[in-house]
Amino acid sequence: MADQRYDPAAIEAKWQRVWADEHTWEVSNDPDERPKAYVLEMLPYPSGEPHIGHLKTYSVGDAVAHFRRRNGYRVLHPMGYDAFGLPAENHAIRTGRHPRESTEESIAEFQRQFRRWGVSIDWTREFGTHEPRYYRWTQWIFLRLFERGLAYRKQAAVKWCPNDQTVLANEQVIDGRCERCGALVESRQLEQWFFRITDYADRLLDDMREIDWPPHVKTMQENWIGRSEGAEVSFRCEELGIDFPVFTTRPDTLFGATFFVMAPEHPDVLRMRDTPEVREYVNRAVNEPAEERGDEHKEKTGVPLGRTVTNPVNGEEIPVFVADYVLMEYGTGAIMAVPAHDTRDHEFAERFGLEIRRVIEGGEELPYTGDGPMVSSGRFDGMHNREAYDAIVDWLEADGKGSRSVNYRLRDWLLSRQRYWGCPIPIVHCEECGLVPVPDDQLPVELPDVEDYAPKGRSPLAAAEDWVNVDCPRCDRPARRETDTMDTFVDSSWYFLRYCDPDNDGAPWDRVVLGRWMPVDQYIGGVEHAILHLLYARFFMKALSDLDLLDVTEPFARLFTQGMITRDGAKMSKSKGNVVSPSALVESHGADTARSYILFIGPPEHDADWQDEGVGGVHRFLSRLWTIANEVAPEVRAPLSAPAEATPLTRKAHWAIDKVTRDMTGGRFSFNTAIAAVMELVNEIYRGRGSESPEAMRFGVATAGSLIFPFAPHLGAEVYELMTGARVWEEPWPEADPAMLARDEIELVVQINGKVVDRLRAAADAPVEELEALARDSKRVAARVDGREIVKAVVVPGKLVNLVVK
RNA sequence: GCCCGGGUGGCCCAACGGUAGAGGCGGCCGGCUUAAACCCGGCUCAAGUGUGGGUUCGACUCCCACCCCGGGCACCA
Repeated sequence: MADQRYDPAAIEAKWQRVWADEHTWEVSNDPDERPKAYVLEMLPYPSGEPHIGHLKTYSVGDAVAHFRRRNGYRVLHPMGYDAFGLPAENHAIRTGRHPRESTEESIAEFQRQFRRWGVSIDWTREFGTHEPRYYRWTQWIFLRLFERGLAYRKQAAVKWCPNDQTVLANEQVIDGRCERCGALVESRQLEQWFFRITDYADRLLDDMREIDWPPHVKTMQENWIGRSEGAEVSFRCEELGIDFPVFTTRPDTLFGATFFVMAPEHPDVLRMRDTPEVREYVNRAVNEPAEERGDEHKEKTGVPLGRTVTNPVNGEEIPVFVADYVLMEYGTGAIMAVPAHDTRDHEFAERFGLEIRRVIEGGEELPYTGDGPMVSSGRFDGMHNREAYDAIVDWLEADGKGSRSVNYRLRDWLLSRQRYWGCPIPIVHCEECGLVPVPDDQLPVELPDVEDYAPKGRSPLAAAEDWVNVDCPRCDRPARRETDTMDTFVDSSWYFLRYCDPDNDGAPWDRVVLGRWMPVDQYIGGVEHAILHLLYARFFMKALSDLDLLDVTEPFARLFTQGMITRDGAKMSKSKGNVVSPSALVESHGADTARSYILFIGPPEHDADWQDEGVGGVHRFLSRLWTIANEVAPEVRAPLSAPAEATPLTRKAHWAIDKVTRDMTGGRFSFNTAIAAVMELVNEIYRGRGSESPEAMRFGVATAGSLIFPFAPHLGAEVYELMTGARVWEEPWPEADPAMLARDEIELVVQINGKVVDRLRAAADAPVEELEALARDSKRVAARVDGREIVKAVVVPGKLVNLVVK
């Protein structure tokens, strides 16, 4: 036995069979004494085969799941697939294969590999979001939101990807480009479906207090929501009799407003002045790609409209311009310009030779955006601007010229897509009745097969005549189905609810069952979803709880965001040829090595650079554990009990238990140092060969197996079985004996002025005076002190003595 | 520009304000071997923690300023 080699493939197959045959990781929804823990990794988009990032996600998640189980929790750890989406559809366009075929092929491959990795999943709860049994309920939820006006249609300037031929949500536009394909995004006026996420802006902000998420993710969401407080103030154009409200965060600078600017898209621009020059400017601005328009370094442009509006605080007539640095989507689409105290307005004023009037003192140069006393502001002169802020708003409110107001950067979520491979929107357009929801008992509205997936600016579904033409559910007259499909982020905004009750045919979930599992206790995934998915899912929970459909308002109580795995310092990509394939790695070294290495590489929340040589080190470590386990395996396997005798090995084992436990407790994910601790234990086991008793060896090896189990479950199970005959996952997590952690004797470090000069042996419980005396008596100290005076001694019991010498 | 992370031996990475070095890689020596690889044992090695200040008996750790790398946001009034 002992001269055989560590054969991960055989060991891993053995235990995977046991777990599958015995349904080890399945949990029931019945009430249970144990506390629950819902551990979830972000659901994968199945395309081709899993990549190294998936391996990392599931290695982290599975370690958490195993650790929780052995600490007495009833753990829900399910799996599914985010199966709708553009890549499968684009593939279909190229090859003519139905996206369902290629998607399900990928799902089969993902499932095969996840099983091969030995991830402890309850597979009975698995589904893909493209399956009618799932998206039936996505549609059902859509209809509930529709009924409450939280899903609605409106005409708006929307982001259009000319390459994918579909609209995009704001969140899917990065630097003016399509998040998916990188094409420059255009602006189009279209009627589209939206979710009213802006109604929830404040709650999305406030409720972040309740959740344990990395601060930077919270900050990113805060920035995205972009709440700003200010005032809405009306400027009136007397000539035309139009009031123009503007939003400002700086009502204290109202007296410094020397001109007024409207966005090119503002509906009243041509009413103000309709000339070829204005028309041309507006057209050019509207058609400019978002990336160029949004470039703040671009020189300011604009056209005077030859009209004035009245500044309500001082009655001044100020000139009006149209300029593209003002955005229609934010605030009211028009601004008061205060060039002395706003950098953008200042730039514009310089360019057009407009008056720049300082109204707040401070700073050497203009524009000055800081605080200070007010000047040139009528009766507010001399007041500090922070006070003037409120005084001016109060005054405007009293006069009916303005009011306090809050604006958000967040826009409503545009959810319709002019694409095929997505969840159909369950609405019928009837000329008589308007928008008519498909009755619940006719759900799901199944995605029909079509001949041609190619996008043509309208959904490919529009060509499915038999499907599109229906009778209106309300009046029975001929009507047409909605042909847009939903953004796939809708699918992933509630999938974690369905895992709780996946086979429910009468409802998306049973509320009582949901209450037994939700919220997700530990959510794990990439930081790239910090805004999109995580914000949308939070919105869904709040909306659904407002509809009295569930009892949670935050889906993910604790979030862990993992860092990226790079190679040669660069993101892995096929074009760079630096891709590490998990399947090849598992093939060559086994799943335990692959999983352990990816956790050992560094703190999992950080990015880490892949080193091929490092894999060998971890494999060697696991191999050494297996080898020694076979060497010391007892003839008769008996339950494990900790030897009472303190030896170097038994002490080390208890130390490792303590270290690994601390590294995984209290939200810590220090798997790298936990694995290093088990490595130390294994090294100690090898050192103990010949000197340690068989019982100490058995305890050391069994402990190593037990501790490595969350990271290398197959080997952990194997080693533990060899030592004890028992199943390690049924064993409680080990507890370190404090007595074994304590030392009788310590090394006392002696410092002079903070520098180490000697190391002495001392009793661990020696009193402070004795330690100080020991230090003073040291020969090395005497040599260093050399007659100088010891003015002070700082004693840290059990550690060191620092003598301060002058 | 603003906001987050991060800079420690040749490399990846550890260190409640208390001995800078746990673990791994790489390297070296020895054992095993006809030999090499694997494996086992040992070891060395080196840097003083990005820079400059400060607080402290004592700073990788706390504070200030700055540099470099990575990420996020950014014409949002």
